[in-house]
Amino acid sequence: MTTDARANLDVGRREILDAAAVEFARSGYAATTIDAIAERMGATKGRVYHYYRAKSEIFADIVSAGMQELIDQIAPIAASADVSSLDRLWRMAHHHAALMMTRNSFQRVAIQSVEMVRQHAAAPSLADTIALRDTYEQLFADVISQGVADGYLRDVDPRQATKPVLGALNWITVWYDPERDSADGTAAINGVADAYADFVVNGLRRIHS
Amino acid sequence: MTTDARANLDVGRREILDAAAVEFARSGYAATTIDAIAERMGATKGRVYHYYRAKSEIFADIVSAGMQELIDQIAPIAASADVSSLDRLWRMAHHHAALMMTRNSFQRVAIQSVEMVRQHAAAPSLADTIALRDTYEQLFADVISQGVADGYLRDVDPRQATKPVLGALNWITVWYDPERDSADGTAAINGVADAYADFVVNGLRRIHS
DNA sequence: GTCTATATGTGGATAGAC
DNA sequence: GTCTATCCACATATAGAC
Repeated sequence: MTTDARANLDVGRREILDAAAVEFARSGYAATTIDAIAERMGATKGRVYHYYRAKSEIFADIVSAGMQELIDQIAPIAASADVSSLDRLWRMAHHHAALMMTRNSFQRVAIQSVEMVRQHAAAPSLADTIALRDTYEQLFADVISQGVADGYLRDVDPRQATKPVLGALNWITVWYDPERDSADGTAAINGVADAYADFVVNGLRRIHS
Repeated sequence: MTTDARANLDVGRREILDAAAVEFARSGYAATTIDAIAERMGATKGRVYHYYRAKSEIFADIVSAGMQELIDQIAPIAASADVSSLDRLWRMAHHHAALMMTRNSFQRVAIQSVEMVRQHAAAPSLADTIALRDTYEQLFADVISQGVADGYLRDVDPRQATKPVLGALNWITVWYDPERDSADGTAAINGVADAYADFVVNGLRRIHS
């Protein structure tokens, strides 16, 4: 395959992923039809099946892209050496919250995949994404671990503590409606992210009384 | 209809709800078949359709039961006059967390319904449950409002503040596996509920620094 | 590379025997 | 009241024309 052919393949696939992410996010995996994805692209089934062999592969690629997006953007924050562990945790939470809104479709699908993996049912090509999610959660666990060591946070189990933290943040995808709340703009998104970052950091913080 | 006939109807339905809750919780609405529900009961489709006209009605009844269970058990805690607003919030969170584990099937289905309502897709008979959920969230909003007035909590918007609180707690249904974690017993469930109640209350608490 | 058929499987719902 | 048998709609995936 030439470089050009591969590039064309990627372009064709990306268009499908963008359309499918919106449909999956809106209707869930089972209720989303290939016809609906094609219609959103202004095409028909034939085009979709030219680039993808199966619906499950489209879904898996969206989940993978969503998780990679999280890792790529949060890992640098987790690694910033000149910022305290407490502030790093706050900034990680803030940016994660913002991504739940600005990249709502892909992130909603990534959340749906958690359920699908749990239901060992339709989780054939989702195997790779489990490792990605584990890597991502470890970024938070490591910073929380450091926060405990630094005396900022209560003496919690780092790995357990990521659950309520990411649970609260991921829940944004449940109530956030990109169409209804699109008028809000970046200022409102930033305000919500502020409130959530405050909430999860304070939730783990050592109490001075 | 005689009183006996009504009682028999209820018994027949309850058996279906219990079996269906497990299946819906495990596989989701779309992926759950009436055959699977019947098989879990040691019966066939015919029995299910004798008591229910449609799959969607079974689902709606489970959601309704799950929500009612929450309201019935948390409302008294919210109303206990001799307990401080801060402690009431802690106890509400603690009991909510415990129910996510002890009544995992019904509560998982109730959570799934949030997505289904959002996806205006298959939400015909789910209309009633929206009001139940709103009532329930208001229990938390009222106590949070009181906690702000009492000076225990930061000056948050009570209705907005319920989102990260219930988000963190509801997320328990995502990772909790009743089969794998059944050996844990009530002690472990209580420990998890403690950690979650601490987390969400501290998340809103006024900082003394 | 994109389209229009179409083959095929599955599952909700119903009919009617017992 | 519970079963078996069946209808029928829908959606994934494929075949083949253009």
